[in-house]
Amino acid sequence: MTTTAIPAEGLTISAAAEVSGLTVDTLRYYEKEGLTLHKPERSTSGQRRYAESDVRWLGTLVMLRRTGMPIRDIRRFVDLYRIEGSEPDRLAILESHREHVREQLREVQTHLEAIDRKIDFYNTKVMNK
Amino acid sequence: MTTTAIPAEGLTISAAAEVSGLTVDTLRYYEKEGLTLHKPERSTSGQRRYAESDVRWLGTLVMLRRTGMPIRDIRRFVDLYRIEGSEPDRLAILESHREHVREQLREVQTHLEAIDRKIDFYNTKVMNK
DNA sequence: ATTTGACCTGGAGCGCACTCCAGGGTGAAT
DNA sequence: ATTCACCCTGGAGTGCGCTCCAGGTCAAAT
Repeated sequence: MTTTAIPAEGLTISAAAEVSGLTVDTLRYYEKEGLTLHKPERSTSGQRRYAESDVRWLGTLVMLRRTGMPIRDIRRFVDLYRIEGSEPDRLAILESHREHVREQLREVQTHLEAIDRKIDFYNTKVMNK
Repeated sequence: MTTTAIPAEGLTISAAAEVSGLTVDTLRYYEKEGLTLHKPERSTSGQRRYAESDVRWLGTLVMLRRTGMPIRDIRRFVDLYRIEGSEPDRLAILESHREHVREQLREVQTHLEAIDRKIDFYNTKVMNK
């Protein structure tokens, strides 16, 4: 189970955008904001070339963002990668984020049940018309 | 299972904020944006007094917001309440929103599993140190 | 009588996460 | 030779959902 093969020269920014589900603007924005583990290589003409590891990291970024971690916090997390032996700190951030996500999930599930009830209410109401 | 009793005169804005979990500023903002079913009554001196039905509606607003429905869409939904026989339309909005929420939930759950895996990875990594 | 605290309004300001733009470069295709 | 598609940068602009503020009213407490 590999992701779509990535050539040795790396992907262009638009290709990386496509596979990551982000836009090219967002990719450049994330890089500017220091969310990338390493800056992608450049072609001789100065264009970004995303290696497989870059693309994998983009997946991590998407995962963190889509679970609601703010840019600021992601930056803190990424910064730890530059510090030797920071694994326990990174772990702590992930665990705390996981708790956050779980709680969020619980809350949304509760609200979802309320939506279900409201829908049931409308269903019987509309039916009785 | 009633909510905390609400006096006949209604709640002040700060009390309504407390029970709804919103801030007084947000309450006024929602009203300005037309998200309230009816504008709350006013005391003789012009202060808002939230009746039980107002407070219940605030609960609905919180539910919709916390499940990610944009203000704009909530307004559309509320506007339908002013239209006779719009129940099917309201139902449709709720059902479509429910699908949205479910999908969102699925996505976050998937990402949560990825977080779990990353945490496991760190746990073994840190353990082996 | 005045102080206090909660409330009012209209409107400005803010933080976030993008998103867009101008002005320019590069290499392949026609 | 020029057209085209795609890329580059720095920086401005946008939409959202609040949040804050100035300047004022009012009723109860001191």
